[in-house]
Amino acid sequence: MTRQRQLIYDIIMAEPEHRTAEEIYDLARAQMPSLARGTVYRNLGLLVGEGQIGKLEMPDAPARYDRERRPHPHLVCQKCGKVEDLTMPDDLLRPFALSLGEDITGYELKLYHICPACRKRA
Amino acid sequence: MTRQRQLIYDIIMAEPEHRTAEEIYDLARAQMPSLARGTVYRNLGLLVGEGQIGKLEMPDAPARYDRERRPHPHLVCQKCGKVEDLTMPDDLLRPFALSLGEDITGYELKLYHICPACRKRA
DNA sequence: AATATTTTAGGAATCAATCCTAAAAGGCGG
DNA sequence: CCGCCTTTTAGGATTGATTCCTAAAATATT
Repeated sequence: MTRQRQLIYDIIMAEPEHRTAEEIYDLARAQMPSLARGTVYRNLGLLVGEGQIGKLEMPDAPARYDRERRPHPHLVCQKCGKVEDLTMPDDLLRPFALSLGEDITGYELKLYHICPACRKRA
Repeated sequence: MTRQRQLIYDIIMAEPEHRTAEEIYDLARAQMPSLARGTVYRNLGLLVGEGQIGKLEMPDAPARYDRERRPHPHLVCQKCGKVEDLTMPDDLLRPFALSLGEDITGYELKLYHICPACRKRA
């Protein structure tokens, strides 16, 4: 594990925020100004591939990264894109997935709302 | 509604396939060779905005468009990206959404698998 | 038909993400 | 610590989906 990679990993693990690659790049460069954008993207990809972190594709917005790697639903603000982790009621989807008679390899559940901050702002 | 827009709309409504903008562009150009790519994207955006069609963001792949506009889950092949509509068991998510005590404005549920065609190919 | 409005074609521009290459950093046996 | 081999990086070019721009064309209005 290189210094660059450790730094990127630490930034993600430090807080529950679901940051974009660009945000991570900015935060990392505050500590390591020579860090290249490509290095951030490559290491994020590697970490996701190893299952160390999670990746969240966002509609019409850059992907966000998640320190919690177990699959879980997300609550997404439609205005500002802010993401919160949700706890899935025990196996809500399992029976549904099984009923399909298919090998479901994973799922992705997003619930959309307008977050309190954006609601106030409006 | 212009000829261009009608054509794009008809292509989406003609089949249950969830096509990408590029696929729609190609299909449309077979009938109207002067059609511009930008026109396809703009009209797709307008149709989505009006709620006439649905848009499905795909991980690491171009968005796909859906003639079924009521919210419903999707079964997505992780290899080829092919998408099928699923029927949600009556209100599976409603109690969960309500339990959040938030105004949930929408949801998105994708189940991933490897489609039969890709499984055979492997 | 003349004028005002909207939409289009075509191509340039944007933006997230990936790829390329030479240089730098890490191993590692000795 | 030293040379050799492999991996990773910096920096910038490139890609690919999508958006934006502008003059011309289509459409609607009068």
